[in-house]
Amino acid sequence: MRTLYLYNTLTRKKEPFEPLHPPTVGMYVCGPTVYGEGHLGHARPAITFDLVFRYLRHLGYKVRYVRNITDVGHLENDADTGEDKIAKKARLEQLEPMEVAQNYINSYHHTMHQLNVCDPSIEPLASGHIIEQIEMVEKIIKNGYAYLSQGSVYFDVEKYNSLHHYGILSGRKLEDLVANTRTLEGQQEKHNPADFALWKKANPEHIMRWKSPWSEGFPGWHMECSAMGAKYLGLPFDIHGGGMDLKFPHHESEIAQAVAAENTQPVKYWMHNNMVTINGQKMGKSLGNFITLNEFFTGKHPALEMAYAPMTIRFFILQAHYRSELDFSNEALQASEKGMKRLITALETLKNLSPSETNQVDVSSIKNRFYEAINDDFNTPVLLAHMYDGVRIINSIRDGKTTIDAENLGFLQSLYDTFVTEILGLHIESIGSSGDEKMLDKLMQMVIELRKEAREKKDWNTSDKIRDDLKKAGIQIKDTRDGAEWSRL
RNA sequence: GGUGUCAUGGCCGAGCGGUUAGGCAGAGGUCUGCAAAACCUCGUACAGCGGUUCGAAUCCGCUUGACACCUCCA
Repeated sequence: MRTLYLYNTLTRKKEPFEPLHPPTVGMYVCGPTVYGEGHLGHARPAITFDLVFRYLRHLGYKVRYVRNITDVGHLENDADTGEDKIAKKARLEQLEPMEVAQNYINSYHHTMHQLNVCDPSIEPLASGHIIEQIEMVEKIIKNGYAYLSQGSVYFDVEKYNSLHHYGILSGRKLEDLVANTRTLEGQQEKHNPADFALWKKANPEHIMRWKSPWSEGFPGWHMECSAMGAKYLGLPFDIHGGGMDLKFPHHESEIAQAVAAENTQPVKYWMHNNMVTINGQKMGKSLGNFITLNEFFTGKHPALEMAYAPMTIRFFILQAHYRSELDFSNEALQASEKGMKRLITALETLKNLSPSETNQVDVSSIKNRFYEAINDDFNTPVLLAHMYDGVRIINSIRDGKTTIDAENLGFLQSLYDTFVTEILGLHIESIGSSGDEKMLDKLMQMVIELRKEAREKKDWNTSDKIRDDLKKAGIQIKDTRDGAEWSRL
């Protein structure tokens, strides 16, 4: 097994992964802002970093995975008042802000579980870490990188840039930034248009507000991740992940805040997943072109030709490299579903294979190719391609055209099990072993037996009626050489 | 305008100088009472124009087109 290489946005190249404090690994990923239903775009980072989490654990690391929930502090762009996103939604729905957040948090969790995304080790709320954020702002002020202006605290980007490089992550220059800044509320309070808020004084109508040394208000856009990352992982920590759209200004500012407060680069490896697009355009909240995950699962959206199972969505995302754009289409999703089914079918075949005395399968070379692919910056498309090559071998063994001995068969079985279930996190529900499933299988064996008797008497009417009626009930009968099998449609 | 990324066969999607990516669709076949499913075989693509090289999808330049970020966004 070779070294894991991952692409570091900060250095713009693939680097061998060497944790700061082996065998532990600290990973922080930007989670959702809970003011709306989770959509396909949210599934991408969740699944991408779920894969990272799973694989690092597979490699034997003890991983602390922190994925925050943003429930305060982000400004609404179309609202002149600069009011809090959560607060605005709350007013619209006549609910408590915390109630809105809780509602979407629950929904997000449910959806993530359906996608078989592991729970992070810690899932901190921004609203639960106001004190930590205030303390960090105080440090930044004390170190001379921030100033107070009419109750709000702003980060002094120019000052920072004179000593460090503001733009180190996104490749920007301060001069370029200054020239292009929109006018927004509070702009006149800033010394420099590129400065950003660390603490914002709340307007009177603002519902979500906390006391601070400077004013009653709320923390700035980028404070929560800096504060919570530092609190739970310590600075510096190993991996910080998130969507590419967060590179600037969010992650850039996180770096600046950490350097200003603690005089250290906060993160060793920055990882960014690319966007999901629809008709070539980013699927996003603000563009209003998003399809929620629940809509995918139920098929209830005009753009969807059918419902797509959570595992289909997961497989679809895994079929593209995380740093490539991924374009949504019904055709692509259906292709994923069929492809995944073929893989799962082969997995079932693999379980029931019988060994020979001789062996023609080089399992260790298959294994090497699997690891080579995933070690190359989590190249899941290539990994899946290798897995399909293995499918052909598995089928060939079943057909008696290739032989495998008991030892190699065992290796192959555990290799596929490890990669499919443990690393890729594909959950094979249809063969679940719950009580209901077992009962259903016994029932089906009985029905199949009855049908077999009918077929032996060449009673095709009965035989076909059973098959057709089962189909109406959502069960597919397949007549194979070794007798009939059933599966859900 | 600035900073980046990308253009691959009908669709999706790898590829990082020389050998088959892979999946879906399509075609042919095996199996079968019929059907469905499953399995096997098959495509020779790389935006355009130059250049470097024995050799380029892969490196360099130009052109065209697309996308992301620069404003909350995964």
